[in-house]
This record gives sequence, C-alpha cells and structure tokens, in this order.
Amino acid sequence: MLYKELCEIYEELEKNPSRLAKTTILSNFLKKLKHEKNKEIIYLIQGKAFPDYSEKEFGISEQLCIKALSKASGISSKEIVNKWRKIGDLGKVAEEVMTKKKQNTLFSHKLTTEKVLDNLKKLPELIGKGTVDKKMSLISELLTSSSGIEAKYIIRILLSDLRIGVASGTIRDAIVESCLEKNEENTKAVQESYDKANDLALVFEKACKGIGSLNETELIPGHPLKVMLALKAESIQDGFERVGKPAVFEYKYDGFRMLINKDEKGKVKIFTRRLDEVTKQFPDVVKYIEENIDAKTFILDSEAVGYDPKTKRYKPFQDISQRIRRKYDIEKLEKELPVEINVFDVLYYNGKSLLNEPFQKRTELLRKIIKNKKYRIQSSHQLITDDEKKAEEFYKQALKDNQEGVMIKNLTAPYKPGARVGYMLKLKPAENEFDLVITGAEYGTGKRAGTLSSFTLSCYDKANDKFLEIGKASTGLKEKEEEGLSYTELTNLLKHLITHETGREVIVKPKIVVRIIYQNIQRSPTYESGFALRFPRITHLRPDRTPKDVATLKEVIEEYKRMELKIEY
DNA sequence: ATTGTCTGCCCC
DNA sequence: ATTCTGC
DNA sequence: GCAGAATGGGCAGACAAT
Repeated sequence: MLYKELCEIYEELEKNPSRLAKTTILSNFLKKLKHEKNKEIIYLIQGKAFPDYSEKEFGISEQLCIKALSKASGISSKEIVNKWRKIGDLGKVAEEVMTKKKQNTLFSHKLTTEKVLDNLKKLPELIGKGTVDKKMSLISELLTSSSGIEAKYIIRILLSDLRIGVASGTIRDAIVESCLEKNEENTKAVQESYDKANDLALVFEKACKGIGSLNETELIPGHPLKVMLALKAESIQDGFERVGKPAVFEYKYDGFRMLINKDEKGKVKIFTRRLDEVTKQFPDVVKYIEENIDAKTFILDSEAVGYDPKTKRYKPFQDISQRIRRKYDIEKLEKELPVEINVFDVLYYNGKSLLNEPFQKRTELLRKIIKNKKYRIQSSHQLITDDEKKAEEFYKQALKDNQEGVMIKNLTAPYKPGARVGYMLKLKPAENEFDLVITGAEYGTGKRAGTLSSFTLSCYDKANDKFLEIGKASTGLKEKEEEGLSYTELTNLLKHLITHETGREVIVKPKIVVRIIYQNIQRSPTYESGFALRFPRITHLRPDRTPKDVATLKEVIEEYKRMELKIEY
C-alpha cells in the first residue's frame, strides 16, 4: 500500500473529533486492508510498528527527531526548535520544512507502508557504537522520500504519538464494523480476543474469519495480559454508592503492579502494567511464588511493596523504583531492597480463565491457594462489609500502616483487562498544600501549542534570600477561560515577566504566586532546593501573596520530616 | 575513564 | 501518576 | 462514564562527547 493512502486516513481522523465519525473512517479503511496481505498496517494506525506485547523500542524521541529533521531539511536544530515552540508539534514542523524542501527538488512518489514498516522495524535492532548515526540514516531515508504530510506522520510515529484521537477502543469498534455485524456480542468478542492476544493485527485477522475464530483466542498463562485499572472515589460513602453493598475493601499499596504467571511448563513469568517482562529483575519473587503457591498454572494480579530489611519498615515507591529496570547487580539489590508481594486477584487457575467469574469467587480462591508469609508473599489485607463505620476504621488503619489508602471493589464484577472501571475504586486521603512562586515555564505542545503549559515552582530560602526550584506543575489549570485559572490567563500574566528564552523554555521574574496541592514531598537530585513534590497540581492564583510570602525552604523541610515520621510505626 | 544527554507506548 | 474535555 | 490528550518526579541503561 502507498504510504500516502494511509496518511490521507490519518488526516481524515485528525480532522473529525467525533468517535463515531472516526469509527466509520477507520472501518472503511479496514475493509480495504482486508485484501492486503500485510495486516501489520494496523500497528501504524496505533502509532507503532509492533504489537502491544512487544518490548522492542525505537530509541528515538524528540531530540533525535529534531536532529533528523535538521539533517533532512538543512535547517538548523535551533530553528527547528523555534518552530516547535510556536507550532507545538514536531510532526507539523516536519510537514512545513519538508514541504519547502520538496519545492526545490524533484521527487517521485513511491513511499510504501512496507518501506516505512521495514525501516521502523530495523531501529530496535541497532545497538552499540554508531547506533545514533545509523538510526539517523534510516529516518533520513524515509523523510527525504516523503511529501510534507508523509513527513509529519513519520515523525509522529517515531514519537509514538499520532495525535489522531484514536486508541484501541475506536479500532475495536472499527474492526467490528468492517468485519462483522455491529452488535454487543461481536464487540465483546473482539474486545475479549484483544484482551488475551494484545495484538490488533492478529485480532483483525481473526475477525475477518468470523466470530468463531475470535472466540478461539485463549488466555494463556505466560503471555502478558493488560491489567484492570481503578477510578477515584471521593469518600467511603461515595465508594459504597458506586460499587454497592457489601463492598470489598483492600489496602492500596505504594509499590508497582505485578502480573505473575506460571505457565504449562511450570515457568514463572512476571509482567508490569505496560506488559514488560521483569522476571529477571525479581528472582526473589520467583522463589516466593514457587515455594508458596501450590497450583499447576495461574495468573495473579498483585502489588510489590518495598521494605527495609533491617527495620521491616515499608519504603516509599521512590526507593524501590531502582529495581524495576535493573540489569546489573540484581542479587545485591535483592538483598538491599526486598519486596513483599501483595496478591489481590487471580485471573487464571489450573487451566481455566477466571476473567468472567465474579470477584467474590476469585478472591476466595486466591485466599485458598496462597500460603501467607509476611515480607514475602501474601493475599492483600481485606475487609468485606456493608458498614460505613467499619470501612472507615479499615481505611484509617491502612493509613496508619503506611499505605496509600484503600481500594473499594464490587463483589460480583468480572476482571476487565486494560479497562478503567467503575467497580474498582481507589481512595486516598486529602492532600497537602503549598503556596509557591513561578520562576520559569515551558511552551506546550498539541492543543496547548503557543501557550505556556508547564510551570517551574520555587520556594523561598529566607536565610540566603533566594528562590529555590522545587518542581514543576502543569495540570489543574483549565483549558477554557470561563472555568477558572486557564493556561492562557497564566501565560498572559507571565509573558511580560520573561527574562530569558531558550528553546521552549523561559525564565520569569518571581512575581506570580500559585496554590499547589501535592501528595508527597520527595528528596530530589534535580531541583536546587533538594526536594520535589509528588503529583503536583495548580489550583488557583494567590494574588494576595507576594513572592516572599510563599512556602520557605525551612517549612518544606519541616513538612518533609513530618511525613517521614508518619512512616515510622 | 568519566561525564552528559537522551530515552522509556518506563515506573508511579 | 492527575486532570480536563468532548462525546 | 469513558476514552483521549495534556502534563508531573525519578530511576537505570545506552550512547555520545570529552
């Protein structure tokens, strides 16, 4: 297929915001794709070159795209970045500079989807010295034989960000429309096939053959499965209203998600939330599984939490994050930063999928098959109740035990891989606040192109009469002026305070004070204050405060210590 | 050999 | 992770 | 209510530059 044809579809999708319209455009395209041999083109619709479960990486992002664009167009990197600041989309910058270039050179239009896929697939294979240059050639080859529009999408796909408003849900609906009769049963069949396969090209091929083929897709232990995600609850009462009574309450642990598999051959495999395999990084966990779970095959959903091996004190996420991508010194880390596995669901057991079984059944089974061993592996701490007071106590206990909060679950619900569902909720305590002064900012991208969109925050170091950076915030502001403090309003306030501009970043005079809410204070290697905020959000302006009225470094340190103490128990 | 920059459908 | 928005 | 698109801190690893 000509790449140009695909790009026309991208353009159509980008233009039409309605999901129904997108589905129609896509399904018409898929009807054509049915007759193509290479169904991998569907990966290009997803903005990638491999199926979801693949761990292959391009190793290319913004900086290298800027370099590649500069090379292919002959325009300096600095100028490319300037355009990027104004346009907010490296894809569109590519379109502009390559269109100009094309006016001067003759070129025959022959770029095919196969060629694009070919070059993209070569990127992850390159390793060692000289890699970057080789990658640059592969990209340049594509860019120089591209029209402006084609260049736009070459760049966007390299950034894994197509910006066409299409994700798996829309593609699922389009597959149904193009291959099957549009009804609930068929949609469910496609979704469930995708949940198990994590490969849309494969699902599309099956859908072409009919619902029978889709329903043959099996859940196989040892193959990655997407995890189910939770929505936020406002309170215990809100939780009960949304999941019903009685409800299941479980501790919400501050660690990382682990999908633990034991396959037909008895091999244990561990996957993260994003389907990366991390078995090698956690030999300790493999051992716990082998020793404490007596079953032939299974898939478990769990959270790994770190603790201090001496004091047995639970550690915050930041401390164990070293383990997740580790390749070297794994044995050493295993001893220094042990993890405890808290299992909260079982999705497959001894040859049978449990995805459609009610949660009550799954959680009861789970408690039968795990031999609880504290600091190694255990079923997550749980309370099933219809009593708000008891639930409230359980929640308080979770916080006292140094956990993030509780999960609230419906007893009858199935397990929906990859979905954020209303019958699994998370509840965390109210957050902390600081007033901080804005000392810098960065121009945004996409829908926030041309306005400042990320704001550098500083506290005040009274002793040295200096402002010290303590992090950035970008969320919490409104897109529309009428709704509250908006990006444009804040941009206008900061505009005439700008003292320096480099690329997309600006430095501003410390004048504008904002109220920030955050979840935690962490030690920081990147900010000059030595601290950073976890999950910072801007709520509103504090025009009544002068820059020197903001939180002082001393106050930040005190607050940090106060939080540390809470961890001690 | 050391330091700096960049990347990650990263983890949260 | 959090948040906002359009559908 | 959901999906999509913006963006946060911080980590290890890989490669380039010095």
